[in-house]
Amino acid sequence: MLDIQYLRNDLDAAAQRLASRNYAFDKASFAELEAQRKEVQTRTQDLQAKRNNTSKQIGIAKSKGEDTSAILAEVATLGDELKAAEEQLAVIQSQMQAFLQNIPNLPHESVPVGKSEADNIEVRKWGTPRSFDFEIKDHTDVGAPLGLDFDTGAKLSGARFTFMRGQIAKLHRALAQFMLDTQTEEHSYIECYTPYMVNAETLRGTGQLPKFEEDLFSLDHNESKLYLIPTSEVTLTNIVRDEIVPLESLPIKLTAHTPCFRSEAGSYGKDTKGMIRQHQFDKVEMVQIVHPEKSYAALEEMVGHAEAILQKLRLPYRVVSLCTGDMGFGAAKTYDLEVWLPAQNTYREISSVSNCEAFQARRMQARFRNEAGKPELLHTLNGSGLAVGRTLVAVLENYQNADGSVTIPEILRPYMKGLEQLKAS
RNA sequence: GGAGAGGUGGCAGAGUGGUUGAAUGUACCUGACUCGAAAUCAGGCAUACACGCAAGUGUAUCGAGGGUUCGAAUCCCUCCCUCUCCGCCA
Repeated sequence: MLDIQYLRNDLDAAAQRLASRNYAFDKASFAELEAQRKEVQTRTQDLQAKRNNTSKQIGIAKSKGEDTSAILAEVATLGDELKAAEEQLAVIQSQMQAFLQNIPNLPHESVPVGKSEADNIEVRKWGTPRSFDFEIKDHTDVGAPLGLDFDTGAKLSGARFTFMRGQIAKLHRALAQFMLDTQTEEHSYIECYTPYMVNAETLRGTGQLPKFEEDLFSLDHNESKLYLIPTSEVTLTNIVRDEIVPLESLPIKLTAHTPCFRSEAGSYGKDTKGMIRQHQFDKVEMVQIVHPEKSYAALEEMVGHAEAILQKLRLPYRVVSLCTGDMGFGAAKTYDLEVWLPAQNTYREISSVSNCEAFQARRMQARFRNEAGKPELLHTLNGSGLAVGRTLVAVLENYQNADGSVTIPEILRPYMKGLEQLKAS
């Protein structure tokens, strides 16, 4: 959510910055709503003040044993008028709230301006794609003999679900363990275990609701509705919702390995083959909750924490700075890490690291007590470190051998009881 | 699932319709005393929002929402959460 004061004071600048990310800010509606709000709120508060004042006088008069019928007659009509004003104000405020909740974050000035993915800027590349002296297979063909089974996934649940058995299931687990160990032991994140189902309030906090309900899976349980988390950014970030944390506790660095559930509405026909785009996938997430002045330093640091995983796995990748048109709803700046997939002969997203500045914090009312002792909004950042399923894809494709086996990256071998290769049994 | 108890400021804890945003204690901040500290004394100490150039004024908030009333922390209804006991259960 944006700062409404900023919108009031600098409407044109805000609209212009939002236009760069393909968001058409409706200035006329906002101005109209704001004018109504001002009039009705002022009137409501005046009426409330009058009521409070009168009631107080009745109290005083009664305690003195005086007659109050004159004052009572005077306020007889006040009630209806006040009630009408309050109701009108509530309607306007919820309209304003809905309006604000649907505005995306302002892009940071360093973000390249662009319309789509094609305008993203490559920041750096790491590693050299391996050259193969045999006909390479994609991960579905490499994985099938090793226990990667989409047919069974489809039988149990439908399209976009995977079933893994044997060594490949174990490799998947090894990847997650390795990532979690690296983020906790080398980058000092605190390991967390979080709920996989959350309420609507939590999703509003990080910005998935109200705008992106169709991307989520939900469950009806008795009277209450819960949603499956689309990422543990949701649970890790919301721990500070409605909190004022002490300055000394910053930065808060959290990580968790959780499944993520996404309906992938609107991506029909995209990546239908294989496990690139699934309804359920595992991810190791990093979240930092920081002092506003430190958030851009933290962003760079977190990109490094995600890169460390790919480097240790010796997987070639590139770092991309997303342009204004390609960034997610809550992000002020985002870097994507794209891993080399030889079968697709291209780099594919495997991690996304974003600084949301105060966008989520304002929705969550997540604050810290600043140097002056005053509450101030925090900045929140999140990033994948990494998406486990896609990392498995990258390992299968990059480490495949002519005989159909897959070499296990050295860093993972301790997690595989020293096993060096995956082979069909 | 059944029975009961409870949710008030950072914490503890008063408050069952009227000058209550809320006693008191504690924590914290400032000042006095002191060489300094402790103790003691005095004062301060919630958040959000609106109007205003500002000083300031006002509004809202006692788990959440609704109701009764001129007036609700206090009465009524619904919901949420926590705790205790019983049952079931990984």
